Amino acid sequence: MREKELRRSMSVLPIGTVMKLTDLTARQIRYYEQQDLIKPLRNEGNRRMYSLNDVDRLLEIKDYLDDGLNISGIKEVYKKQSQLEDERKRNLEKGLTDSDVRKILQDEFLNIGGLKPPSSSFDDPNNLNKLNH
Amino acid sequence: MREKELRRSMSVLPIGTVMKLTDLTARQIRYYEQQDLIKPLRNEGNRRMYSLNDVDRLLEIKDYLDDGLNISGIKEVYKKQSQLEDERKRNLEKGLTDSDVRKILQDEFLNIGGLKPPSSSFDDPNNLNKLNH
DNA sequence: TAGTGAATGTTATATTTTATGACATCAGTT
DNA sequence: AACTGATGTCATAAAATATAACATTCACTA
Repeated sequence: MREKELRRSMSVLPIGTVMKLTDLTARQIRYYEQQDLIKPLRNEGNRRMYSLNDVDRLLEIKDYLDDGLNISGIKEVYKKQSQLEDERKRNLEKGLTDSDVRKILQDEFLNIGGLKPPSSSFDDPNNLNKLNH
Repeated sequence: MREKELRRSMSVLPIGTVMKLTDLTARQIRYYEQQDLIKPLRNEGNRRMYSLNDVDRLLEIKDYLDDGLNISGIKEVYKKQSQLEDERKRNLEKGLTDSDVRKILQDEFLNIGGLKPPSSSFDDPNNLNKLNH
């Protein structure tokens, strides 16, 4: 499903839509960007344009904040996450099978710990209901 | 996949995004709406908000126009289409199996004919590339 | 307790985007 | 040539967004 990933990464949503989908204020969304938690693209007129992946991440951020993490903590989580992803890529390039990699990743998770996977986005129909009145 | 359909029908895209995704001008998009080919919702500020389904339909409309149909013809196509959908629903309500309905629909298509299924949307990477510069 | 900082609210100003309506153009038809 | 359908273009008004500054709230702590 390469196609699907493409669509999820397309920057097509203005901040107003993202506000409704996430129930965050523009202030919050811009602040999280300033803290390097998200990096929306800009259109020709300098307006921020968000992808569905951005929305997912914002919902994650909300969950983490609700869980008592602060911005620094969330940044740390994402740093670890991308470290793991990088290592996975390196392993795949070295010719390891996918299930090999899965085993390695499991070990890493066990050793590091504390990386609760946040609840997946779009679980909550409320976010949908808030659209268009 | 009820969830997916929900997302595809959510009105989240402003007209500027739709212009890029479809390579249509705002004038064209509003004109097709005026001709009742699409019915985007409006947000609190009266701005048109489009769904991915709307984008699909606009790409269909473009294909039909390229094929030489005029607006009236396209309207006719969609009228037939919704008639078929209605009949399908009625049949399902009457307790027919899904495969029964499929057979009936096949017959109908054969009898009516000329209803070329338009190329599915998002086939063309060009539409994606036009986003954000 | 006063002070500090993180997260967010609020307000003002400038720019961009969109809506609407009118008039113009252009190709195809009669 | 006149007519029509589809689209372009322009003017005007309103809505949405960007940016920056200042305010507030709350938890923590010296």
